[in-house]
Amino acid sequence: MAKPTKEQKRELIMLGALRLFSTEGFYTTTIPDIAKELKMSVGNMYNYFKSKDILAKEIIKYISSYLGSELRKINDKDITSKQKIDNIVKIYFETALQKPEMIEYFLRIYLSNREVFKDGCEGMICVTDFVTEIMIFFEEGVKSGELRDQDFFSAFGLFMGYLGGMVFLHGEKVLPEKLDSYVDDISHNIYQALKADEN
Amino acid sequence: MAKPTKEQKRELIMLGALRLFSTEGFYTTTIPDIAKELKMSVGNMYNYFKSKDILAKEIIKYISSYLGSELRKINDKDITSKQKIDNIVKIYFETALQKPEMIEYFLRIYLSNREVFKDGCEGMICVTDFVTEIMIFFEEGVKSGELRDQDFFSAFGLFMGYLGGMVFLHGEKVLPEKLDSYVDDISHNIYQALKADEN
Amino acid sequence: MAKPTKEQKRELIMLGALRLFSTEGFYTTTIPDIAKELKMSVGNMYNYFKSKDILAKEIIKYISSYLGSELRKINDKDITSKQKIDNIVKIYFETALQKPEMIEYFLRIYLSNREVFKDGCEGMICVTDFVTEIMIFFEEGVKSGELRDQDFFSAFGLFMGYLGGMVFLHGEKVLPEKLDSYVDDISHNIYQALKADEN
Amino acid sequence: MAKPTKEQKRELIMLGALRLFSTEGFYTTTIPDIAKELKMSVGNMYNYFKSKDILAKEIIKYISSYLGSELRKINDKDITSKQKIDNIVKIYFETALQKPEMIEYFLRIYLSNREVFKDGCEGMICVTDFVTEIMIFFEEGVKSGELRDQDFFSAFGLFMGYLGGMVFLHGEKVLPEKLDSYVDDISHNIYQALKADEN
DNA sequence: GATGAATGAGCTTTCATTCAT
DNA sequence: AATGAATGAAAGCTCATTCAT
Repeated sequence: MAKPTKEQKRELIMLGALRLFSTEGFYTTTIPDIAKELKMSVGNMYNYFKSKDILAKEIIKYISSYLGSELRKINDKDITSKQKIDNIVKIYFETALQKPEMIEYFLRIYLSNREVFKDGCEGMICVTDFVTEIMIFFEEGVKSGELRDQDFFSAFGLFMGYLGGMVFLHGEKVLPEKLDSYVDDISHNIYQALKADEN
Repeated sequence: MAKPTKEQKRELIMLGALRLFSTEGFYTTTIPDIAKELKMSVGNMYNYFKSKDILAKEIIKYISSYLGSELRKINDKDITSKQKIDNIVKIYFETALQKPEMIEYFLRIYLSNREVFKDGCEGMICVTDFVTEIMIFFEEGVKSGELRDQDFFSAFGLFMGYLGGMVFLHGEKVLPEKLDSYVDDISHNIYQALKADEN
Repeated sequence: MAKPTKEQKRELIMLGALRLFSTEGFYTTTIPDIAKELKMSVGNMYNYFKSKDILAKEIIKYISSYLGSELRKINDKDITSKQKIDNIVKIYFETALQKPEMIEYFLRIYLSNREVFKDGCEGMICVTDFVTEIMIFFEEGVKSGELRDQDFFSAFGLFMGYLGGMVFLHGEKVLPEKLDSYVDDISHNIYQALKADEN
Repeated sequence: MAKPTKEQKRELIMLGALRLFSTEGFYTTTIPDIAKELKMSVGNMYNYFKSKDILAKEIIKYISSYLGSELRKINDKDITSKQKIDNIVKIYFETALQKPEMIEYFLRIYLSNREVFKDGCEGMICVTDFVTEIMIFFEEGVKSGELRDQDFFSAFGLFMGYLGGMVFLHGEKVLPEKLDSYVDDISHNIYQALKADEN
């Protein structure tokens, strides 16, 4: 196996740290923990990321970029907004099941540890890739007349809060059914909430 | 002024700690910080709460009990489910504005630091007071035929995720409007999502 | 033996740290070293001094105050400037022999580690007690006509540089004679340098 | 431009390290800092100097040799001791102003970090070039009858301590006048201190 | 000679918790 | 109930030095 480039190694570190942060928490995961996970020395970690905080910020950008590109594929499809909602819910839950670290990191690390992301991720600047795609989805739906023209954040909060809430409940193991069995209900609820008023 | 009872002092400590945890974070708030806030000694704090984790768990129970009693008042009213949704959204946002620590604690401390609440607050047992009232609201709406009969968690996730998401966006200062100006939009969205199918 | 007050304990710590810093160097003395010397825990050290740098600054103030009070006694005597020079040289060398840490700290720690004393000890503000007494000695000598009226710093540099240099040579063990055997020569040299021109 | 020889490269490294050590301190300057300053790799640095300590020792020898050769020029002149004192003070201050790193290194790095120079620079063996010239100056002055015959170190301490002290005060920015404006005062003071007794 | 990733010991500092008073 | 000094494990981070390439 070829020696990874510095950039590839950075990504490996981010993935390892992502896994630990999302399962163990930011403050309860130590740099030695991460180093051990990656079978490298503590000192060498710092050749790739200057501090624990910087590592955390790079990870959220990485996730935002990944999720944004998934959403972009959906936005590029020639389908109705209703179908897009269905697609987005599906891909979100699929990600939550197959790469649970990503969604968990988003919900539990990024959204909750304000002090960590304060400098450098103000507002939503570390998650623009992702937010932008939701915005595009929404605005196109409004333009085509399929979605009601309401404040974007009101729609965004519904979308993200709802999906995040469900994944959270899933993570808490309080859902009686499997996560993906909720897709239809939820898509329906979201569509009902966002669709244009019937004449 | 009379010397507070032990129980009253416990409540004072919880309120002080709640304020600090929700504004500064759980791990970035130290026991000495809390002691100073309450003008008492570190050692004496431990006469009231045996550990920092236990304090955190007592606080979430306290909040759940408070919010539950607010919801109970709404549930007891003789109004439609649509009106109840409106009432709930209002009281939630009102709390977020007037006692922001409570909602912040719920969103940022309780939901995010799994490792802290793992032992003793599994599932939703530290927030039953609150969840129960949402459940009562929902089941009564279904029984009366006003709300569609769907999986409770699908509805609960919508409600809580949506409201939480909006308060989060508010906290991030990305909302262009004042939080309470979203009440109508959101209530409408939620009602559209939950109401029984027409005809 | 009675339990020392917090202030007395601070002084004990300063004396222990002074000894270690001056013999081992600032950067080569660690906080654990100091704690061990004082038979206390590392953590408790920080209950007395918030940082290693602050400890270093408090020590130089302590030394300046000590040496200043010794000089004050000489200044208060009703003797000639020539005799005062003799007294100062004596007390300086005596201190260098009996409390060598103090002079060593002054020369090797305070004067050399600018980055440590930069914030909080700018100019000579942490050694004013000491400098002030030298200034008083000099100005009184000038006023009485016994010393030549020259720039104070030119005289101060002579005094302090000369004495410091000798103690340094002593510390390097390159002096063929015992330190105190130089007192007369040096006092003479200083007096020759500072005395008013004959006419 | 021709590729520098190994010896020339060693000198370049010493000059770069000298600059950093004297402005930033020995312990606060890292090998990577020096490597970056010289636009070479860390590993390659070690092809020229086996350790940081060895580098520090080579630098003081280099400085001693440089200053020694400057003094030699003065010693070789056919002038009085009084004039030589004047010349030495001038060249010392001139160096302090034009190559401040050298004097700073001497005062703050070499004289203060005993532990670094302990092995290999005991006594004055790394600064003999310089000390020897001062010794020659002094002994010739005594032989010619112009200077009083006193212990060499008593005279040496005066000379070096005084000049070092003035440069130190200059570095601390507490001197009200420019450094070179003190030349006459200081030369005069030194001459008064060293000259043979009148009679 | 040259590179810079890698090592790992060791540093300063923090903090939940205990305990003598 | 109350105090706050004391503990000590562990955290984040640094850096002289090595070594494979």
